[in-house]
Amino acid sequence: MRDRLQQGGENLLFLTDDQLLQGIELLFFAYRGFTSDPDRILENYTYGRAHHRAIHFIHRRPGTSVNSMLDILGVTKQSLNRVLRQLIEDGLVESKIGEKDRRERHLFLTKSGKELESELSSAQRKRLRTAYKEAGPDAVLGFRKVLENIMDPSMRKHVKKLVKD
Amino acid sequence: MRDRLQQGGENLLFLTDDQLLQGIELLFFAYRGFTSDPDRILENYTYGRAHHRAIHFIHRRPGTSVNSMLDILGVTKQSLNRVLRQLIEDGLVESKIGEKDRRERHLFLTKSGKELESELSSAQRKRLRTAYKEAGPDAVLGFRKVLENIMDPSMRKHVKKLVKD
DNA sequence: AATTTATGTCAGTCTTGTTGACTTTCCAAG
DNA sequence: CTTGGAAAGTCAACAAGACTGACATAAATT
Repeated sequence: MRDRLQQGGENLLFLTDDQLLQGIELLFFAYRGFTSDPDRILENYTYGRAHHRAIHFIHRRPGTSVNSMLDILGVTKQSLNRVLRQLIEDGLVESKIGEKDRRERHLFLTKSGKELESELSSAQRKRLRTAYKEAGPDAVLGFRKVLENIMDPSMRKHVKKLVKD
Repeated sequence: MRDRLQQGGENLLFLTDDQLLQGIELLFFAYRGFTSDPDRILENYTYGRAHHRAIHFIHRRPGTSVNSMLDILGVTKQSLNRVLRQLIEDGLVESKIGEKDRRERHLFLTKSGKELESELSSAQRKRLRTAYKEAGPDAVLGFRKVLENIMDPSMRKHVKKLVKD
C-alpha cells in the first residue's frame, strides 16, 4: 500500500535514490577500469589520455577539422593544440590544409599513428567485448540506451552511427 | 552463410568492432555528461572533482578510514590528503582518531558537508533518474550488468550493495 | 575595405595527479 | 622491555593537462 502510493501504481523501484547512487558508483568504477588499459600502455610513451582521445576520434573520423574536434572533445583550442602539435611533430598525425576552405586543417592518422591507435583500441575493445559477451545482447542494448540518455543531447550526434550491413 | 561462419552460428553481431567502438564513444560522452552537473556546481566553490568524489564516498560509507578511501579512489595518499585537509579545514569533513588503532583516522561528513553532498548528488541523481526512466527497468538492468563487467573485478566489492526491503 | 572565421601561439594559473622524505603509532621478535 | 619494522598520515616539490586572456595570421564573407 505504501509502495503503491509512492510508486503511483507502477513498479518504479529501479528509480529509488539508493539505486541511483549505486548507478553513480558503477559508472565511476567502470569508467576507471575502461581507461586503465590505455593509460597503462601510454606510460611507455610521452603521451597521456588527452592524446589517446585525439587519436581515437581522428581515427574514427579521418579528415575532421580542428574545430569539430574541439566540439567533440569539449576542450579549449589551446589544450587541443598542445596535444596535436606533439602528435604531428612525432609523425602520428598529419594535418592537411582544406581544399575548399584553406583556413581549415583536416586531420589524419599516419601509418604509425594507426599503429598506436590499434594498440590502444584493441586493449579497450577487448575489455568491452568480454563485458558484452558475459552480459549478453539484451543487456548491451540497455547499456547503450541508458548511456545515450545520460549524455547531453547535443552530444548524441557525435556518436558515430553503425554501418548498416 | 558468410555471417554464419563468422559468428559461429550464433547472433554475435553485437560484438563487432564497430559496435565496440561505438560503445567506447558512448561511455566517453555519457561520462562527460554525468560529471558536468557537479563540475558546474563546484565552480562556485574552491573545490573540484576530487573533492566531490571524497564527499560522495564519505557520505556513503561514514566512518571509513583514509586507507580504505585510498583503495576506493585509486589515488595516492598524498593526493587524497590534500583534498581531505581542505575539506576538514573548511568544516565539511570530520576526522576522528581510531579508538582501537590510534593511527587510523575515521571520516565523517559534518552538517555542512552533508548539505554540499546533497546539492551535488541531487543534480547527478536527477540526470540518472531521467535517463533510467526513459530507458525503462530492463535497460537499466542491462546497463548495470555491463558496467559491473567492465570494471576491474577487484573493485566490485566497493560498489555499495542495495538494501533489501 | 572591413569584418568574421579558423587556426595557431605565448604566458600564466589551477586542479589533481605523482614521488620522496618525514613523524607518529602500533606490534611483534628478540 | 626494548627495538626495529610496518602502517597511517603529513609536508614539500613537481608534472600533466585542463583553463583564461591576449595576440597573430590567413582566408573567407559581407
